Amino acid sequence: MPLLVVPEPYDFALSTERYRAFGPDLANLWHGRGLYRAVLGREVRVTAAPGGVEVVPLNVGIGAEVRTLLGTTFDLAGFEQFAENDPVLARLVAVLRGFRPPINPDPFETLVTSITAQQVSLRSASAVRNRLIEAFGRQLRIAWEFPRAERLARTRESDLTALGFSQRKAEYVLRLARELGWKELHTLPDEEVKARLVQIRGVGEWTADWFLARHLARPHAWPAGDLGLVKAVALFYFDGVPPTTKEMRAFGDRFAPFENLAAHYLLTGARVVPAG
DNA sequence: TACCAGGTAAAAA
DNA sequence: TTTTTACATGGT
Repeated sequence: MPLLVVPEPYDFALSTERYRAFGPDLANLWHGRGLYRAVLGREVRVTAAPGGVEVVPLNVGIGAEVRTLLGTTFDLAGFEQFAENDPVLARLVAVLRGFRPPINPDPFETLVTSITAQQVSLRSASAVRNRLIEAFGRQLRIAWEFPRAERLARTRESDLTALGFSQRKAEYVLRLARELGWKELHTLPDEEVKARLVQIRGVGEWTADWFLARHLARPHAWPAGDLGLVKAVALFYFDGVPPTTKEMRAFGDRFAPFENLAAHYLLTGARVVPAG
């Protein structure tokens, strides 16, 4: 069996919950019991298996990509130990045992996904993004390959506004597709990555933070301005009263050096852990 | 029907 | 420097 070993504990279904929580994502599509996605240009199916996941097809290159995809670089054991000092996190790591945030291996997809999600509900963003994928992506057997920058670089703003993009966002995505300034950032430290990303029109601090968190898997990433994270922090720590952005930024420090994992556990916890 | 939803840039104060 | 405004769709 094409098994890919993932460090225990690992709960595949729980870890991929966000691909189902806001409607289907055609580029990361849950179908039957598995997640389907383009990896190195080929459609790959990932399903839960004892000791890790089953990956079909599987070769060395695909295996390495899927490991990244599954967030295996996160120090979950260290985080679980760290969480013992925080009653909220202690409960979350117990209830969400085996949750690893999935990583998006494609920087362009990560940025475009964030841009579509700016200011609107994730369901609305998902609907618009799926139309973009169907219009300019490549259909595989089950899922779709997310549109490449080179393809979108040849489109016009009106092509995107016809899909439900605002004129502003259509402009952002086309400039991003043509500039390619977002490539080769992975060697730089967090603050340098952010400084460069926010130079790109349409990329603010929130989008840059999610790029650090969900593409580069940086341990310290903490999207302080994220509305979902604000609500989760309010729910678990402030009796439902949302902290200000300044308070959110300071609050992230208590989770160092596990801000990214803490953010993901809080967000997922707010969705799947009963209040209390 | 309104109003809100995992922001951003540019204008106005 | 800080506050306000426009933005387009989907769900309730």
